[in-house]
Amino acid sequence: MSATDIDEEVAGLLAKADQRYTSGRRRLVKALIDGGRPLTISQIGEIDTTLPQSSMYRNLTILEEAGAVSRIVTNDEFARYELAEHLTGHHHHLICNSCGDVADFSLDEQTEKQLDAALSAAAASEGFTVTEHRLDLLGTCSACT
Amino acid sequence: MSATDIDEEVAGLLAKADQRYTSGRRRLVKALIDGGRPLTISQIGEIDTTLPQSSMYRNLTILEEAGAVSRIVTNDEFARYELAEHLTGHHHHLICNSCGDVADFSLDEQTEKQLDAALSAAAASEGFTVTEHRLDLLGTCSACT
DNA sequence: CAAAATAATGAGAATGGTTATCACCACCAC
DNA sequence: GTGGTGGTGATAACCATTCTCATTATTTTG
Repeated sequence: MSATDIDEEVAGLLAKADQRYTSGRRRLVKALIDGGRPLTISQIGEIDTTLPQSSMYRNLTILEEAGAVSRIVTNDEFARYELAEHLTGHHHHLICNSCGDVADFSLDEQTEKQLDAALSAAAASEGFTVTEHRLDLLGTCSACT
Repeated sequence: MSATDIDEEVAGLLAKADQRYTSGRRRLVKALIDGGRPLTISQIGEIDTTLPQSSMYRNLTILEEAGAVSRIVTNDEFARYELAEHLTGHHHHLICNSCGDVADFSLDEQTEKQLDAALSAAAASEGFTVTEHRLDLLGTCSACT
């Protein structure tokens, strides 16, 4: 999905949520596209130095409620934000224990499908209804090796 | 692993870390065993009402550093604590979007093995060294259905 | 068995990421 | 343009967690 497509998609999601797609929100989305991985508030602030912190927090929450962004909590003290999966495709996270940074990766479709089947079965036997799964790998990223 | 075995194991881990296995720490471990799932500070406080909050935080940190407990962050604002995997066995989490509570579940060994292979391969191609994986299912628990 | 040394405790203060507040500004409708 | 509604951003407030420190418990030493 191209940056333009994402922009349009986000515009639609915000419209559906009765929210405007203001210039601040556009810059926020652009920063998330440019980052290409889950970013902390301060990382977003480094990419676009004109965004005030309080507006970042407020607008990320609004974008999340509109379904355009998802909030990710790992182990360190900062939350991270990335574009929602239906804009970027289903993927998982590589979490570096050394620098804390998070990168995306995907499994091939077959593995993903098998996994989904096994998960639904396991969850069903506990009376749990699955809406989503989340898979993270912890270890050391290439930059920290 | 029985409660007594766990207790002994924890005792050994604390000894190795030059820490005492005091009565407060024993009660903390007992509460985690009794809970049988990842617990927030306030849930632990409900199970054992004699534990002061500041001591819970301090001792859970010490138990975590000793490798007896692991700290889990989901989506809500509270961290959760459970016994480390080598005391309870490898498992995953069912996270309820409605009540926030977390339960444990396991995959059969074969699925787990296949998954591990697929994950290592995917991570290696990104230059990432995996030490651990984490798999959570989000949805609705039986109590909230 | 003291008595000194060392570690643990727990109540309260401090920290810091995040959220709420509010005066001001921007944009759309009529 | 004028009124109204929604957005902005600096700042204050919030609250889970961490830190502090005087007190208490435990271990070590003489």
